[in-house]
Amino acid sequence: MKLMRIEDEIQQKAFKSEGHKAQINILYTANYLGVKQAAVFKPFGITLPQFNVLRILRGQHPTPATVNLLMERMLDKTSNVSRIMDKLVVKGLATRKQCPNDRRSVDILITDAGLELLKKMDVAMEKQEIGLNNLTEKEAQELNRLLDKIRD
Amino acid sequence: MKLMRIEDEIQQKAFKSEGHKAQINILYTANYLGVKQAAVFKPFGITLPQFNVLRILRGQHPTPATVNLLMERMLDKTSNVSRIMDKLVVKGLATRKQCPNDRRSVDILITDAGLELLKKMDVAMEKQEIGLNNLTEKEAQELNRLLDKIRD
DNA sequence: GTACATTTAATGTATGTACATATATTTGCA
DNA sequence: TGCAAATATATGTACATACATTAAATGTAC
Repeated sequence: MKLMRIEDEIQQKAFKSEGHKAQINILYTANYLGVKQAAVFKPFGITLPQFNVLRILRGQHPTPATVNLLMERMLDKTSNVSRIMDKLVVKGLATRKQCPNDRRSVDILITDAGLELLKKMDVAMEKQEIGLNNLTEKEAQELNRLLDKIRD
Repeated sequence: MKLMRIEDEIQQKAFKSEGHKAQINILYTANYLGVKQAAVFKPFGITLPQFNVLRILRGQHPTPATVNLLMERMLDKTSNVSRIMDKLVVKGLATRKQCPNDRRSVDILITDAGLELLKKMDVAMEKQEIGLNNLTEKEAQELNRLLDKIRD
């Protein structure tokens, strides 16, 4: 498969600037990666936000997390953790109960089923090599530097 | 404001590799840019997908477009153009009528109101300088090269 | 020219985001 | 103590994505 430059992919010839082109390119590439990632998740009946929440819960385990902590750690700061939790609880991958110290909070824990699911997914994702294999180590570093600089 | 590296932003220390880090970084940066862009759009009562459809319609104008053509040109290939069109028609920014040559298709046109809205938004977006101003021309070029390579 | 496949768009359902608001609990301060 | 402000989470609504299905029109093969 031939390398497709962004202007070929979206059939737009004229960008105002390289910066403008890069902006479109980032959105486009993020979507490309998201689609690839969703395909890996689908057999496990889980979505990317749900997976992210589960990973954070595993990181805390066996200490309970709160909605607040999950919100802070999520990539998408405005994602609605309450409703993502609804799904995880229904699937039996996490539990939610009122925190005894502060009854406004909820103690959230990953279940054994959740831990097992993550373990299976780890293996699957290793095999899938979802990483950015096309880039050399140096290129990946440079990409990270440039992306960090954009958000400065 | 200090430069925040991706590992600081999401409070995750250990990435498996630079490529893995770059992957998270792309998703994170895309979201960052999306939030900035949405803020620009909000005063005009329009969303990013709606804006993208309108721009394509302007590019075709006065030739009508079809749902198919819009799908092909959209950044997000799986976006549901039918329902985005619903919103644009309600707002009076585009029209939709059966194509006489092929009655399965619909001829979609941007209205004068749609053209005026885009003109106003062009001005606003120039002022906002939503582009990636932090990067030099060379850096933006390099970023585009790396992103294109990821999708190779 | 009828039967079957393909194309084009719309619709249904589950999930998630964005944003405002609501509800319960705790904290702080007069 | 009592009451307002702050905090933690949940809910409501509009919009969008992801994916499957449907419906109508058109193309094609016999």
